[in-house]
Amino acid sequence: MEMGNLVAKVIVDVPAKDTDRTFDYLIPESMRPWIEPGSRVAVPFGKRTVQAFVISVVPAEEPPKYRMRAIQELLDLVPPLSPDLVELGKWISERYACNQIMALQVMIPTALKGKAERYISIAQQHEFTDHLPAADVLNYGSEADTHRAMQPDMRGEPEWALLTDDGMSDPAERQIVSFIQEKEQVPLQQLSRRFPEEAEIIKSLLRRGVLQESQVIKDKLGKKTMKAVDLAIGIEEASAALEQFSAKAQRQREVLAFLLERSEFLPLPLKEVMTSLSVSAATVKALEDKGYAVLEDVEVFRDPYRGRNFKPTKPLPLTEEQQYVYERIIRQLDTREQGAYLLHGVTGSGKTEIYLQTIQRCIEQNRQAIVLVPEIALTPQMVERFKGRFGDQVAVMHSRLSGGERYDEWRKIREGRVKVAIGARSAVFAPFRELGLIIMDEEHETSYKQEETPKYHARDVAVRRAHQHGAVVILGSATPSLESYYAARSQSNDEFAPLLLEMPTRALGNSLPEVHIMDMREELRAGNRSMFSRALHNGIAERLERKEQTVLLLNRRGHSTFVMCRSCGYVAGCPHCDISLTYHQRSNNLRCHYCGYSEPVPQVCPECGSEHIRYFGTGTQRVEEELAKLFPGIRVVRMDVDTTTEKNAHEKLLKQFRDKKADVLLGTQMVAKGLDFPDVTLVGVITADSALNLPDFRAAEKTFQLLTQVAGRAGRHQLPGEVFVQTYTPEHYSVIHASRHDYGSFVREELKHRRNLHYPPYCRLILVTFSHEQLPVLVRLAENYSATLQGRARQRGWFGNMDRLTSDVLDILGPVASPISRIKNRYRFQCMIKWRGNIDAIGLAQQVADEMAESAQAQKLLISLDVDPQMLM
DNA sequence: AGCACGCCGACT
DNA sequence: GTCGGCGTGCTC
Repeated sequence: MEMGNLVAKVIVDVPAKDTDRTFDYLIPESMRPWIEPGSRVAVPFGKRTVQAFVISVVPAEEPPKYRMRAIQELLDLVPPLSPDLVELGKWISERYACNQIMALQVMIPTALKGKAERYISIAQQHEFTDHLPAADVLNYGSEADTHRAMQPDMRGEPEWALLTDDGMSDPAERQIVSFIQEKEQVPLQQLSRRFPEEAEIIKSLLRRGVLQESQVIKDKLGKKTMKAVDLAIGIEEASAALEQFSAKAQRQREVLAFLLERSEFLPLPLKEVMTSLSVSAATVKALEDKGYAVLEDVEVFRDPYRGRNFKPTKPLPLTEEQQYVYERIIRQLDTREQGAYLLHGVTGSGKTEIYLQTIQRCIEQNRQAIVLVPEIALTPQMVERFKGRFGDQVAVMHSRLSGGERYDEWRKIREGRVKVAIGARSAVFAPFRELGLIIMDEEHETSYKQEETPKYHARDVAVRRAHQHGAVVILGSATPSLESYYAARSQSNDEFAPLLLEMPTRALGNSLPEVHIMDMREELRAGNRSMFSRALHNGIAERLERKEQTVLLLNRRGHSTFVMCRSCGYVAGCPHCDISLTYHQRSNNLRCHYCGYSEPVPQVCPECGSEHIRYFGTGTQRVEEELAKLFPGIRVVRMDVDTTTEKNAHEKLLKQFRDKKADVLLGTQMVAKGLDFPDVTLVGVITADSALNLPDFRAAEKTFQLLTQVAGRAGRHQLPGEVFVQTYTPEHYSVIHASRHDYGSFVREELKHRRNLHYPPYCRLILVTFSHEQLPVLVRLAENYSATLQGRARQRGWFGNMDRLTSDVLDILGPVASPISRIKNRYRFQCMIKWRGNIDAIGLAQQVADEMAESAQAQKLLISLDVDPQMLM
């Protein structure tokens, strides 16, 4: 027996609970120098070949406890993950209750998410005798045992060796074999397309060992695709087939009928078919095997990012305030020890210049920096500032990059060709080796929390990563989240608590704009039924006269367009989800953005037959119409989901406004962030309080943040600015404090509420969502979970009452129906866990969920945890 | 997630 | 009987 074998512990790319652990594989001699933690490899797993990540490399146990297979292939010469990212993945999986593979996968570009491709070739005799077993399995036991265990069909003399070409009786067999012989190796898909009727024969040839299958992991590069289903035969043919369909395959029949019904929309997304009919992918595949349907990859989306020239900029002289902050941060940077700062600076206080100069220092230390910005603020303006200062040392990770472009940017980082990465949430995983600085701009933004698994918060990941590297974190905001602010102020014994740095004045010395609150109830009483208060109306008129610019914000949550009948009030809803359908202009149809269901726009109301069907969207269109009526000739740039879906639309519209080709910029939330136009002297918020009535404990905070941000858009340069905020609740503290630019008072008042109602930052939350096809079963199981968890918590001595002043508390509320009570024909209930103290609440919540999923009665129950949820709706 | 195995209901 | 759909279990 050979000594000193090495074994790789890997996490395989199979996102299931059973496989969420390491599996051991032998490292072939030739790969030894290359395999390290973070390597991406292809391994045989059961009957398949799957992608896997190496977690660690250890000496083989002697004697071995079980049969072990070998790594098949090394997929990258440079590991896509570093050891610290592997460790970070483990942390994320525990912190956010997800599979390890999900946590690892989210760190690398999707271009590297390899899938096995299956090839068929002629079996070579010598491969049976030496190649296969030797490469695949290290023989701990007897050779015969291994053969039997590994290749049950290939043991002994291969049958085909007894056959000559002439010995093959079936002409189809000969045809297939010679087809493959010509090309040496044929993708399985291609083969079955060439011989659609001969699936059985191919299977038989494989079984008899004449043909052999190999699987190779192929990266998907470039294009983003999705699986779609199409009819493989003509419509008449399909209709005929439907008539005489085997009664046994009821599900497949349904799928075929569905495809016919929607033949004008073919190919249909596989997901849509699956959810619409509640069938599995296997059913569709069976239909494909029978030759009625085909599954194909359809390109979804592509958007090239073009290189541009950037004006070089030099460091600006710092104000005294900035200088203090700058020095404080670089002192920490120079210690090369982990540190965190909450930089609270009013809009226009010059936070970006602090970022730029601290990055400069970081680069001089030969370390790298990550800059995180909210996706919506990742505008050309922002990129330009960093590219201007650091040139081609900057990589940009933009959501609109195509897969290939994103991959290129990512490679620049991994290969050390750039020093700075700027991007949204996922840029926190930029694979730098020596991180010195992580900056998170607008740290209060909810988009830093990923809503899909893994549901991580980039802020917490950033702090954790900085800790690994001895790096500094800067959290910057004019309106810090209450969580961050509270942590900084209380300077609790939390070692990661940030230090508060304040910049209360604007860098250019101009004052913050004056904010006027307009009580819209009073307007109504005075007979003004327009959507503009008299003061805002006058303000716009003045700006037009003075050739200055105006920004108008329509604060409406939920930026989707739905269809409603004006006669009876019918709203087009998804038949599988408890939600209204969204109108899509491009395809002129209605879609459900939860399950992908789509249908054509109805011409008449399906309920009452009326023709008064109307689209209701963000309402910006109505504001635009009203403006045109009130100010003939006014030039308006409208920015909302309807006008920004096209490529680079964002950029074009903003350029139009900056070049003063428009008087008014009208839009939703997206106009509030980070924009900086010198001639904007008026900002109007048309409905300030539409978010206040939402059932979300952060409603006041969000309103305050939005109003403060948008007010900061006015008068940033020489010209003084003015802000009009229209509201129906002028007495609300979030409106009042925002109008006075008084963050401190707002926070004091808001913290009081949070403390009384037991909400963060005075506790932490875990949202547990249950889903099941049957409502009564769901309710019973959810109640069972709630009771079990509360019981376990008590056993551990964690109090169940938040009012108790003890530190270790876990309280579980609910279950109640989720705000969206049904998605994809599954009912949804949820529980809210509130907890605080030095307890493993996440671990326990996860453990109870796992136990329930295992119990037989809970078979089809799905439980999902959202740790520190942002969206409670 | 796949992919095999095995049970059980509709058909020649 | 047997074909094939659909539940159950396993993957170093």
